[in-house]
Amino acid sequence: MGRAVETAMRLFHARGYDAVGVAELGAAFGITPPSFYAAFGSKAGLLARALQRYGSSEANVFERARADGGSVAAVIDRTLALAAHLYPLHGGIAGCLVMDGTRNSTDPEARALAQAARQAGRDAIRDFIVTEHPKHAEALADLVFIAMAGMSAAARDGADEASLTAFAASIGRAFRREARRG
Amino acid sequence: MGRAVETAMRLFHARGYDAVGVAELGAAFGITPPSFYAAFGSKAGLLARALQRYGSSEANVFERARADGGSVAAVIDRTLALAAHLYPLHGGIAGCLVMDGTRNSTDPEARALAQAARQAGRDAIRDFIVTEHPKHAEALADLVFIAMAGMSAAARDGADEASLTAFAASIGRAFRREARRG
DNA sequence: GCATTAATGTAGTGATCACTATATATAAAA
DNA sequence: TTTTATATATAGTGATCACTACATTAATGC
Repeated sequence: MGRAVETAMRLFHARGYDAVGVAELGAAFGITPPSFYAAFGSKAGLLARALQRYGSSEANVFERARADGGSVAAVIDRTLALAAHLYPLHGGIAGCLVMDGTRNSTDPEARALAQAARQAGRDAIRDFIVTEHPKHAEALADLVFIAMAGMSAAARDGADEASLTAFAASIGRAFRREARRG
Repeated sequence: MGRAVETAMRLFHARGYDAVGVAELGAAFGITPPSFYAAFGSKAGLLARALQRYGSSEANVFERARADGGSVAAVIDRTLALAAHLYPLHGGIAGCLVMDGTRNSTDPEARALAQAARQAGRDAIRDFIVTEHPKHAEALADLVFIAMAGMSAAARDGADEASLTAFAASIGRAFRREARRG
């Protein structure tokens, strides 16, 4: 079952939530639709599990960067660098599942699940930044988070690691300068 | 017919290409499917027209900013500021049609059309930047374009004008600093 | 061995998808 | 008037969507 969630995570990530059907998911797991609904309740229920798995995987670049310690600026630098390394197309998968997995989905439940995951991710970054930069935490969190949204979108549109890494470095420098601003 | 293309442009922009069906488009124009196909050839044919219209509308923030003249940095500042003003949700429409209108679409033709429009937009920005900053034109174009992709995504996820304007200003300052870098 | 419960597959629910064959109505040409 | 050409609507193509009613099989309890 853990393998099934991981498979679903990859399929949703690669092609987007709406583009992957329940029949295809079941076939990938080796189960038929009734077993699918017994196990996950609904397609959105499986997405919830997949998003959870994603957040506790190496795809959570902020948590990985924070684990190595250092100043806020250093952690943000590593977060952006990890995203630039992870986001380009590898094995049919590009960008960030949380950022883009339900973009343009017709299912309100799926969109709400991803929105909640995004909110949690942004809040974690803001709560970390506020420890050193209490006055500018919101604006600095927006700088990082909107930049990462752009990196995810660009990666899904074919951007390579070199371009994203250069962009990440520019945003890292911008972060330090904005943090110094009165 | 011009009205029809504009209506389609708004629908594709608001909900994404795949989420708007041919039947709904026809109903919005007051025509039935056979007339739809006589007029546009295919759903993707209508998207091509809608993208063209979008590019020659006020939504083309770079062309609007360039029309007012000034230095490259000043034009980039205005481009980003216009995007920050235009992208937040208004009348059910948020972000940029070119950036996000075909995100996660299952139709390769639709994705290719939007990709071509993005490429044209990025090339226009790069060709403008190169006139003052020939050494860093590619990296600077990436900085602006990836930032705008992030603004579009953030707007579609509910970001307000104040947040996007603050982000745009930060990127504008980053642009000036990166342009000065050896 | 037999009865009961749980899990699974077959098949199908109605809905919507992009797209089209065909018939009808209208308008222009003879 | 009669013929020809154009435009439109009706209706339906097969496919796929998330989801489920039902039948069948497998496993359990006694």
